[in-house]
Amino acid sequence: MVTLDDVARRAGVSSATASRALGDHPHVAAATRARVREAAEELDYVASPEATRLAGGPTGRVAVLVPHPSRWFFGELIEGLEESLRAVDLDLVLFRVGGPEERAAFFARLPARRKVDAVVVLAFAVDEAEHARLASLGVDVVAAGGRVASYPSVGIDDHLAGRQAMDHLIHLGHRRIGMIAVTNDGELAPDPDGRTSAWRAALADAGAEPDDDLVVTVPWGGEGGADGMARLLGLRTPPTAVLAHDDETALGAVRTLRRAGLRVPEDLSVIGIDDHPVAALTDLTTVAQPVRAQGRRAGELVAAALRGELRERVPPAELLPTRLVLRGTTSPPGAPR
Amino acid sequence: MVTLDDVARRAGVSSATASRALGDHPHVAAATRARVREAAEELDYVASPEATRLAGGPTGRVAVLVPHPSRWFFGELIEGLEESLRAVDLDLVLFRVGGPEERAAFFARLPARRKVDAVVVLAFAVDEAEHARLASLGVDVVAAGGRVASYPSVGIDDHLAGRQAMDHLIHLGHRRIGMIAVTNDGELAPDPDGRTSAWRAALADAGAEPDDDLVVTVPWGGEGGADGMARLLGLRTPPTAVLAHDDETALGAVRTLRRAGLRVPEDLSVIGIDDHPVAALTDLTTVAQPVRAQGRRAGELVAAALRGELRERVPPAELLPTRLVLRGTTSPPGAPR
DNA sequence: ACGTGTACTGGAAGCGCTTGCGGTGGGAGC
DNA sequence: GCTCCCACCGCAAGCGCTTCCAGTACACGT
Repeated sequence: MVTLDDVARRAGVSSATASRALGDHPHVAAATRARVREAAEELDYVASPEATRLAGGPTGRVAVLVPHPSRWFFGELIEGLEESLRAVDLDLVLFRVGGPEERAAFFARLPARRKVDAVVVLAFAVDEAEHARLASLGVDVVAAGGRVASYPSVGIDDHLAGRQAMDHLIHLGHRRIGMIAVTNDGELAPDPDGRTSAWRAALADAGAEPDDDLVVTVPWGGEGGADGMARLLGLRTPPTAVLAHDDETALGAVRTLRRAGLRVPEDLSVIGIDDHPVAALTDLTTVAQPVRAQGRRAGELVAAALRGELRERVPPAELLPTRLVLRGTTSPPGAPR
Repeated sequence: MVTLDDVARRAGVSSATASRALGDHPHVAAATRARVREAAEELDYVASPEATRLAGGPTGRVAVLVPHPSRWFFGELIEGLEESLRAVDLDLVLFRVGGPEERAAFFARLPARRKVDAVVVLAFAVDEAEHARLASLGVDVVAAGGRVASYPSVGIDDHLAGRQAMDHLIHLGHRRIGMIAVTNDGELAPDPDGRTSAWRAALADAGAEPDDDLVVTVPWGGEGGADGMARLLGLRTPPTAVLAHDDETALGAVRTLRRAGLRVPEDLSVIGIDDHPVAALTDLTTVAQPVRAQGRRAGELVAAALRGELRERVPPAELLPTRLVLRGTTSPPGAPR
């Protein structure tokens, strides 16, 4: 195994100088730095992260807390994050904090303790106690995919996204619009009110009285969406259009409609949020959000935090733009069959 | 920060003894061991992983090489893997090796060097040169989601899965069956011939001449599937059923059919492989494979390898069972409309 | 020509843990 | 009762790096 001493020897300097040269410290002659760099290159040197860390350096690792790696949304986030972390030579260590038990286990044991320089929280709300535990790690924390007050974060404006979807439906002429909201592992989404409040506000602005019977809350996922739609169909006066919390939920809703013999969008319009790849395949109208970009940006925030640039104050949440994507699951109410 | 010395002092022994006591080494009196344990407990002691490793222990980390974290298949694999690695207290470090450049970059720089105890390769074929580079890491390697000869691996029998799908179509009475094969980043899937060879074998066994015009190869994904289907529809005699490499490809095929005004399954049957969650939402007939279990099992293999149990010989590839899932996109050919 | 900086560089002390080696004491064997 | 053994335990040497504290060598200013 090639060590720093090997590099130093080859460059004809002490290991102290070699360390400084490689670490971009000041007070190292440019020529020396170059020589050391070259030696390191030639020997294919890689610092031992353990030794570096033991001696007081950073670990070069960042922990990513993700509820459900297998879901598209998180996968995209992870992919973007890895991309920008890799660019600054940081390794991504994954920690699943899915169900309540796993989550509790993580915060109780803090397996990331003493192992990372920063933590990225993906799309879940951190409560008071958890916030304290995270703080006990003594590292920077960044949130992505959902706002968490008190941390630098990247996300979308959920209210605006919901509003874009609602305004589209309202513009088409719908006034009796249903909303399928979701819970995650029994918890509300990070921005619990965002999309639902958009539903309410849009209706109010259109002069329609928001009818709370039209809001159903289901567990996240296609089956939940299917269920939610069934509940809406069971109302005395079902809606003529439905805003689903996300595309997968929307797809579930569409399945229920089809099974009930109803046509989409002729009999009932459905719109989702996300622009999941299957939305394009199933011709689902939706509001697109740039998920991978959120991940990428979060990685950049981590890098900035590690450079100490975010030390002064928590910067305001960064909100990336969303946009309506018109496809085939929405049309004016009572459209000709 | 509480160190081993603190624990030792409190227990009234030397740090050497404390280390041995905590590490379950022999030659430590039971009473002493208990006293040290208690002291550690009281002080809420956690060994510094860096120091432990520096002093000769393992890193407690495993690298996972994944082409596309955002795709369902890989996400599931990662989720299962994380689960079983966490169980044995191993951390998962993610490395993306998506496109050709990223992949080349990874193998050229080997960012995982000196950082992990083992490497897990997710669903991609490792060529000769890459195999050599991986070997230069000097760590155990395990493959999941696709067989890579020369490494312990977990996966499914692609030929069998394809065969299950084909046999279903043939049993329904189809004889002119199309196949949509895929490439990944320009490369063939890990088991390039598995599913396609099943198509060929099944037809031959059914006494139907496999017509190579009926096999189209497209880039992975829904759009690829849509495209492939279009090509099949352009044949002088289109197939009456289609086997898609996977569910997402199948969904793309279905979209093309719908847009062409054809009904599924009345006019044309479609079957996929995977049992992706959207398959249930879109009523797609498919062959289910246990993806998360593959990830979990891969984690167990890693643990076994680290215990030195796989040192002797590479165990044969483990193949997990697949099963046909009947839904609404397949029916006998020329079924009554 | 001499003092005073300034810019680099080297020596050496750890960081917290594991482990080889040597030392100690009490029990078994005679 | 006296070896001899062996179970236990402590000492100290690292593991590979960072960084404080000096030390060296010039370049200036006067």
